[in-house]
Amino acid sequence: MTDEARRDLAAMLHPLLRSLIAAELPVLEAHGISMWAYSVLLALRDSPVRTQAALAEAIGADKTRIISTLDELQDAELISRQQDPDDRRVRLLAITDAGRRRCGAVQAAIQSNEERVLATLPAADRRAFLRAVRALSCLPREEITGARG
Amino acid sequence: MTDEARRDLAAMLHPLLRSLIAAELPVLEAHGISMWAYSVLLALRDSPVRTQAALAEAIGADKTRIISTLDELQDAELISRQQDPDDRRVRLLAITDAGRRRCGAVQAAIQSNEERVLATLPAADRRAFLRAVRALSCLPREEITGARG
DNA sequence: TATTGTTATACTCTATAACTATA
DNA sequence: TATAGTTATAGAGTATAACAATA
Repeated sequence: MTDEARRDLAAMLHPLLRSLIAAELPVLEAHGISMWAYSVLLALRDSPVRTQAALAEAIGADKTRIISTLDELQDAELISRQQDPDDRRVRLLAITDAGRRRCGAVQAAIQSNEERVLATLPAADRRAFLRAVRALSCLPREEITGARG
Repeated sequence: MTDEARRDLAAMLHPLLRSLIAAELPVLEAHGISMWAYSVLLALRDSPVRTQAALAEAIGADKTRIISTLDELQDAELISRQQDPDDRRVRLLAITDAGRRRCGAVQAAIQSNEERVLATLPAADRRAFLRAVRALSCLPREEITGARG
């Protein structure tokens, strides 16, 4: 290998992610939503999904785990949730204007902090880092786990 | 800002780390140790610590959380754990030769898989990515959370 | 009978607080 | 009284399975 000896990638990413999450929590609390709720808003804003099951899969959660989150978001009128007339088993989900605003406000605050952290890197490394993270985070899980397929 | 609009860093790192951990689990199971045990072995190998409390802090765990792990590692003779004659409250911890071998075998397997994943990146991006991850993972948590201090 | 969403149950993890033995 | 290690308890989070409505 051309890279020098190194610690495990996962072992380095773990504390970094934990710190980034610790930075997010007060922001989320200030805006009155949970991490799961924020995750749901982002997913509904960026890539509309039809069913709750599809949404759960999109954010890597169990379908039973997001129900209370959806209840809260609906109560707060940050999402709409209507029975599909074409298939009355399905609840059609959509982010509302208020949800879009809330999501944007939270994201702006979170990204502002992340910019501050990323600013500690040299500009070229920062760009390459973000390129790499985007590329790696798009890989299907099986490609990372090396699952036979 | 000079970087184009982007998703949250944490939101991208989260599924990536989950997949990396999913890739580690079968390796750890094949070698008969848990994630916490591996974490302990790495810590004892790379930066010897004196007390259990210091070890716990080094790996970001609670001191009560690693005790069963230490019990298992000691039973498997992968670590030694002796009462300090100078302060009999303290248990002196050290990795054994067997522990070092086990740790090395696990790390080789994990890093081999990570190399395969990293190989999907252009060489220059890969190097910059690893530099950036090393730098960011070394930042003190307060610098990432922006805690007043 | 298969599927969507929901609820209920059990299980795992984690955090907190007590306890012991030393100092 | 303070500290290192341990154990016990309780709480949060998660997964599994059962359930109701609809297809």
